[in-house]
Amino acid sequence: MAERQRRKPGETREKLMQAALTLVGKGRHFASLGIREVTRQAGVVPTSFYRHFRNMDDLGLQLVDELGLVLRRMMREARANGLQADKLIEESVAIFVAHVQANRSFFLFMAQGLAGESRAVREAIRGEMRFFASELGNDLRRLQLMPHLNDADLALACDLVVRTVAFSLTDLLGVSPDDDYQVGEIRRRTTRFLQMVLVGASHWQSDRA
Amino acid sequence: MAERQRRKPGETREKLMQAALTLVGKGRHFASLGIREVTRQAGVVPTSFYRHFRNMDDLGLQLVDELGLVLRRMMREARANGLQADKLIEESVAIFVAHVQANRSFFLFMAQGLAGESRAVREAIRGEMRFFASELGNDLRRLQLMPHLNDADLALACDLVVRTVAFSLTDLLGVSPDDDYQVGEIRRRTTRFLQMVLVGASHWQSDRA
DNA sequence: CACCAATGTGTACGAGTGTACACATGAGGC
DNA sequence: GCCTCATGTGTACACTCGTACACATTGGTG
Repeated sequence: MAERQRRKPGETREKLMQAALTLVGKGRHFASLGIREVTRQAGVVPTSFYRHFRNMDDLGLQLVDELGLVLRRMMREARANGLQADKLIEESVAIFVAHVQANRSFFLFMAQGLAGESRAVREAIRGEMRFFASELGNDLRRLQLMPHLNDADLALACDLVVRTVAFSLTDLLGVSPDDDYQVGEIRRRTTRFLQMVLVGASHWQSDRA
Repeated sequence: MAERQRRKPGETREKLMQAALTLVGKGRHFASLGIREVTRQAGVVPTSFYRHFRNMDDLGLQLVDELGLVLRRMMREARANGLQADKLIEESVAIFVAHVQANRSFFLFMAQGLAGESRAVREAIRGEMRFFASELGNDLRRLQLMPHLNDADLALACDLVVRTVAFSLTDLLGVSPDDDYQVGEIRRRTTRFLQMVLVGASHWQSDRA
């Protein structure tokens, strides 16, 4: 009974989500997309939309879920990388940039959703960022970096790191993906931002009254 | 000849811009607004729109200009405030929060525009942020804080500060303006972020190889 | 004073929009 | 082998959209 739900992989559903991402990738804002527009891009009749989504917000929410998968894959790759601290930031940023370039539409959607129209989508994206920050905190704990920070201050620093990266995301999405010079510049700048944040974190508390 | 341009203060023009902000304040995304919708909200006939703006993007650009005024007023107030360093961050954040609350729709528009549909609006907002960061740099130089940083690193730190504040903006806009507890929490959190960034900046370079 | 340009209004039209409804089809469970 | 139900299609309707056009008003300039 319940297993029939997923008998067929819902091809049209995928096509609709992909169509929305494609349109976003072409420079449209998710909030300005219409049902007909998305179904047209997907090569599907408008009424099919309702078989899978209640409205555009619903589609947005389901996109956030898939976005989570992309982020998790990125974290896994970053963790599989080297552990020496001096190059850690630089390499993590490089991995981040590479994933953004490879999933541009997804990240475009994420950047738009942060200040988007739907409260549910906004909060879902924020939830993904929180998860990301907490995983980062676990890693830093495990690697024994920042051992002088208590849990709250470590979480604070991780949150700041994630925010900084998220803002760099909007820089990255603002330049052409082929413009290697600009992309490199953003990568270097982001790296220095993170270094500065981590210098702050490592001198934290000892500096406070 | 040229002076006749501003013979009358363009009342309808103001009404249209205000109407767009009102709709944004009601939770709509700027990218999803239409000409008819805005004129309806302004109590004006649709064709009047074209007397003042070529399209919605044009209106957006002119809104960014006014946003600049709001930001400049905010900076002036912050500068008019006390200069003792220990409370400086805390008070500046408080002024920022107060201005956001007082001009919620404007800042909502700004947050949306950062990842918005129009490249021109995106870049105009980024330009405002750059200006803000450079003014901050001037102030820090003048106040002799961070004297050990060269110009490039000072600019880097200021950029990071502005980004952090801009991200807090989206936090602030996500909660009800009447929810004093949440607003206060964001204010405290932002303050600590900035403290951490400035601790990083003040230990910068001495830590680098 | 006459005039002109800027500004606002009313009407109109073709295209696009969300969604309701009835129908087709094909795969699983009985 | 039938029946059912999830999925996809076609048609239809009422509404909104952007924008073109002709017209009214009005304040400053010659």
